[in-house]
Amino acid sequence: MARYNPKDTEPKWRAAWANANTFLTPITPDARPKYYVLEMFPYPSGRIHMGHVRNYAMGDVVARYKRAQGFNVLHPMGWDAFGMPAENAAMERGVHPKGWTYDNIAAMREQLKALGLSVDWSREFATCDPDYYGKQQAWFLRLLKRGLVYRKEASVNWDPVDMTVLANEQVIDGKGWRSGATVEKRKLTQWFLRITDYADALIDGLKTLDRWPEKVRIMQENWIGRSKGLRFTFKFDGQPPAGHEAGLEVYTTRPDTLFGASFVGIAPEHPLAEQLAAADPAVAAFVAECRKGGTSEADIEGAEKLGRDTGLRVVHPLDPTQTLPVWIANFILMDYGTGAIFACPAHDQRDLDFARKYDLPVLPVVLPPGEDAAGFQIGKEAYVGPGAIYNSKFLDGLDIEAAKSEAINRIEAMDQGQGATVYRLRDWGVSRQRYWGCPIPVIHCEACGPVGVSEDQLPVVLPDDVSFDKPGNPLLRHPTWRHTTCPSCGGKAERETDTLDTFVDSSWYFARFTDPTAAEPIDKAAADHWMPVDQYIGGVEHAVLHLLYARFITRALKDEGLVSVEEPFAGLFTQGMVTHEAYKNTAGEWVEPSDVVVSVEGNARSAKHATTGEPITIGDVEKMSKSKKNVVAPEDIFEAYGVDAARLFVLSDSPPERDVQWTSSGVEGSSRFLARLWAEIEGLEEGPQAGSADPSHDLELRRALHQTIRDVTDAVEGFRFNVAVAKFYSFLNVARTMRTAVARPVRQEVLEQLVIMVSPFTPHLAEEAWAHLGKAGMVVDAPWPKADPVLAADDERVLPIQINGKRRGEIKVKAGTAEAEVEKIALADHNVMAHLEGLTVRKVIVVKDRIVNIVAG
RNA sequence: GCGGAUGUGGCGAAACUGGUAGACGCACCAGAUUUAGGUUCUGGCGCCGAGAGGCGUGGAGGUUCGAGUCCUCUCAUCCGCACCA
Repeated sequence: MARYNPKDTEPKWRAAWANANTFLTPITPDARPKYYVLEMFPYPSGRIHMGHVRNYAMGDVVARYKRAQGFNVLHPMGWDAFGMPAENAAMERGVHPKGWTYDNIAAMREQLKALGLSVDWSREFATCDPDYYGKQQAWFLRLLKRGLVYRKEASVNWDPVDMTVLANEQVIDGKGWRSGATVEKRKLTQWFLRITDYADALIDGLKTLDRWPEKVRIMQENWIGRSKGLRFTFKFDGQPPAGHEAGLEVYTTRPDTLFGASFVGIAPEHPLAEQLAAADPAVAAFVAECRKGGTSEADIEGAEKLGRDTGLRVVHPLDPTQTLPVWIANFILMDYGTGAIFACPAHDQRDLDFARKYDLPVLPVVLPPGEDAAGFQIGKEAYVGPGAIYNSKFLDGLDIEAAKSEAINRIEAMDQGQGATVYRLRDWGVSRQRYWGCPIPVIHCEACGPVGVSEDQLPVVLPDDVSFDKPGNPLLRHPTWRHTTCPSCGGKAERETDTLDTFVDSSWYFARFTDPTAAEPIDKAAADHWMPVDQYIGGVEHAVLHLLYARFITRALKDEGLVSVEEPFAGLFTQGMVTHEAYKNTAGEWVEPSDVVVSVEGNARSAKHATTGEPITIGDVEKMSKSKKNVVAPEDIFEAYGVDAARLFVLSDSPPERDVQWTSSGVEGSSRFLARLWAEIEGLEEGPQAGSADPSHDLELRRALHQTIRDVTDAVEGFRFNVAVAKFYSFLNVARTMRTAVARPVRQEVLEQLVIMVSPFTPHLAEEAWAHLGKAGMVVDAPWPKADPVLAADDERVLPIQINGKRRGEIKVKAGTAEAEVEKIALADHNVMAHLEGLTVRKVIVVKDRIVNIVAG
């Protein structure tokens, strides 16, 4: 009997699936209910890593399981193929981004195919295919006509290393998300998508996403950051500064505290501040001082509140006898609200810090419950809790909410402002000064301004003849590409040389998959049938960026009539990373796992270098990364253990949403399981062949099988793949111990069912086993087994007996035995009687089929 | 600071609506097979204790016949956001 050899069988079954077109999902759907499974498509970096293996293994389990459950499954694959690394490769190695990208795709396609995924490769596309980005240009132009795309000069986040603009979402701690370089502010004319038009819809839509992780919904809600308040204007006291005759507009969420106002603050970048700075060098120096503070965490945390009195005064809108000073303050953000505030130090910590520093008045106007109006004072902490309004004329006595409404009503009646909702979210800047991206299909005409390319001229194709010898955008220095004629007047004009942010590419690919060759960007009938994606799987790192953009674009395309759904992803699962121990040598250099030998003594582990023998320090378990050299290459694992063992291991051990630590002993364990399962199938001829001496053994094995079917089905449905795997192991242990006690037909029957259940996890071995068991067809087409609840139920129960909450024995009873009967048996048990000696039984609690607890004293 | 999550053996982890804590795997220990190593097989394996027994789910309280699970407080670690008016 030979050990199972994946090297022979795995390629054979992949070929068999391909030849039978097993995973082809015809464009015309059939009568089965649909199920759309999608993993976030990969960036073609060159080779797959263990994170990919885990991600696609999970998706494949879902896809194959749903298929076995009778669904018509759509499970496509493509490539998020535009982006900076291709240009970096071009600059570093002199290759063309296009060639580099398609070479990488070819290599990674082979690696992914080697995983044995149930993917419909006929629908494959890359976002850098002109066929794809041409359709993207088509809908971009339709959104342009709708007014959802616009151009404006804006202060943008400029990444000085990648030499391009970044969206807010792409700036992390003041650094570029990809380059890690500190981001600068620059003024540039840019294309924007009006995502803020959808701010409410995007927040409210989160409530419908009940199959999304709570965490991701909260992150998106916070990112959009909706707040309700009042926008109103302060009139200047005396002569207003030139250009500000209308007054100074501020935004507040606490109009109820208006009577506690002690000053008005404006951001250093506020137009009024800039105007004053232009006229007064001292103000200019102060504004410059404010700018110096960095945007890093440490800077903000330690940032001292800085302010400067402008000398200007404004009139309190609700009490004309009162005037307030106008300060420039460094803690006020220009890009939130109006860049100006009124400060109520008693009830806002930042305002309080500022007021204390500059000795400005602090007047409490919210009285906490139980406090005395005469005695209540504000110390170092602003009071932000509930209470009754006081010191506030006509607002006195109201609670906070009532006072807010009343204040808004008064201001609105005076026509000095109105209730307003403000968002943290800002419009999405999509212009990138890059070559390797989707060209923005717009032509700039001196006479007509920016004009959309006419639809029959699409796609606007990237030119191939570009050079990367200089930094910056090669499209800008291409000799001919940009020169064209205006679609509107026919005069000389120039093409837009900016390309679209690659997050645009990934904001609709899932809809294109439903019919990737459609003439329209999205085939309505196909999308209506398949959308939304029933189960989307990917990393949490996209919780805001990609997942928010995709939700926005889907809604925009819905309003344009291209799709019918509002939400693209009905179910979302965010999987954990694959981690590994990191190793360092005595010189403090990272060492690759393959060069390290770990030995164990008792509970202590130590390591040395495999060839030099020098001591190695075992470091933390961290995400696999090239810089720490703690990477295990999937292809090495496939070579050593087979694809099935690698797939099984990344799904074992840890819950899918948590990180899983890669260990070589772990994958060996998975490999051992496969060998044992195979041995069991090959060893069917062992044990009784027909008819068992004791049919109760047959029943016992069948019972274990049906309990396993029940438990595995529940686990897969609940995305608890690690539990499903544990149930396989358990059942195989039972089957192995009962091998010689159970007749062959029954063993054959239970193994067939087991093989169907493991097939989503280890599909190659499952096919080989299916064939070996003499079954017709392929296991991939076998229906998922159904647990028989009668069979799965134990007919005998072992009930623990507790005395005063401590376990003192157990009794065996038939399932369903009445409580009174159980009590009698329990009290008659000699173990129990021994423990009860000298005690009086006060009460007996019997939980049917579970437990007996005797209270005695 | 705000928001969220997680703390269970040497390790990764199981545990349905409160009902035998530690399934399953790894590591380890003993034995068998093997010329040997590896493989494979059998058994053991929370901690203390010779045993009876006692103690055990980050910590402290509480509710309950009974708490990993419910409540209050608290500590630690991780993730997200970060002067958002």
